[in-house]
Amino acid sequence: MVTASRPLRADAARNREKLLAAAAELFAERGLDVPLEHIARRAEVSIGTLYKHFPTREDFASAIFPERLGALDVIGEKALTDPDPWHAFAGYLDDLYALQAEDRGLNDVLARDLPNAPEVVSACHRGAGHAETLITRAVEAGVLRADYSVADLATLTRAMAQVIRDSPGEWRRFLSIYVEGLRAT
Amino acid sequence: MVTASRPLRADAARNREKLLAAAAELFAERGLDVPLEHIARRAEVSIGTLYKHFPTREDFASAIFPERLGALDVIGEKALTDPDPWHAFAGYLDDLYALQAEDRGLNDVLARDLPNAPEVVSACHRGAGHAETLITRAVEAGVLRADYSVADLATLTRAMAQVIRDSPGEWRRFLSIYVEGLRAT
DNA sequence: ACAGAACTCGAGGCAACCCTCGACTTAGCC
DNA sequence: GGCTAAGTCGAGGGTTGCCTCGAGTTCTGT
Repeated sequence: MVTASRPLRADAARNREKLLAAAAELFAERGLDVPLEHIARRAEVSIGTLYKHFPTREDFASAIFPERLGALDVIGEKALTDPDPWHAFAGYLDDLYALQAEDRGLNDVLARDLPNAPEVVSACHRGAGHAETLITRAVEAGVLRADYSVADLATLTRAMAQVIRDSPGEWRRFLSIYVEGLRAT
Repeated sequence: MVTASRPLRADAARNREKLLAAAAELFAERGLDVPLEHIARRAEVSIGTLYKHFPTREDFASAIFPERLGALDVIGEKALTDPDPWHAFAGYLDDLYALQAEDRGLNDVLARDLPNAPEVVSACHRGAGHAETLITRAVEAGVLRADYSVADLATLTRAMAQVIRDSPGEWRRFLSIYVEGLRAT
């Protein structure tokens, strides 16, 4: 049921934008679990208004992250143009976690399920598609261990989320050790 | 100031034991952050009594984990008797994380600081000492990459804590990939 | 300029968890 | 058995965060 809802009133549209901006900032700074009251305060809007526009936290996530997850497509496609399958794969991982390291909210999004934010989920799926291709290419070129899978990448992503949170200066070193372990023997 | 406090009254001693047992169970099942009320309930003791015996959560940790961390010494010493430096080191990691995987509370303890539980901290330091020796041995034998350090192991431990929480069936595979990346080139 | 729909506001109820304190109970010594 | 220090109890106050709803305000079409 595609209800073509009529446009928002001008003041409401303005508030919606203020809320989105505040949420985007606070998610990036403090993570997905920042209290909704803080978002309302930063947006200079009451908590009731916040709930009017975004009844759940997932509604914020749905409005904010799909766009940001577009970056996954960008780095995926960039990697696919790299002729060296190993370099493409390793570079993809580096870009991916650099993205995570910059945005605490994105880090959280990639590390947990958001069952009620289908657009977020599907953006992640698209990302996984790229990753799958990169993995297959590298395996077929004989440079990546043959049993590697997207599931392993999901595990890695959650581990990296933790490393990034705890020791933001160490993630690249940690990743490079892991990646070294992935070369085909 | 070593106050040789007089022995507890019999009923108090009994309650203390019940609290410890309940806390040990619940920490292992649910992690370090289990509500103190739950511990009191499982111990069949009131919340006030709980606070009488253990004024802070760290007091529980201090009473429970140092003993359990003795296992670190055991696996450390076991590894030191292994004549193959690589096998010793890799086996140590496997034993360590197997321990973590069995006890959610221990997993939490090893993944965060507990500044107010000095005995826990010092048990961890002892463990780190063993690890240091194993690392040095393996580096000198030329089987472990020369720049590896205990600090890297701390990072790994926090990453493993996360992997164990999220996907308890995957940690061994994840670890083996990482460890593969650690071999000297 | 007015009516009415759309929107905003924030006090306040709910829930989880923390911790305290004073009234009651009991173990253990005489 | 009785006294008292030691121990137990749990109601209740504090905090943080979630969410609702009815009264008040403002936008907008006519």
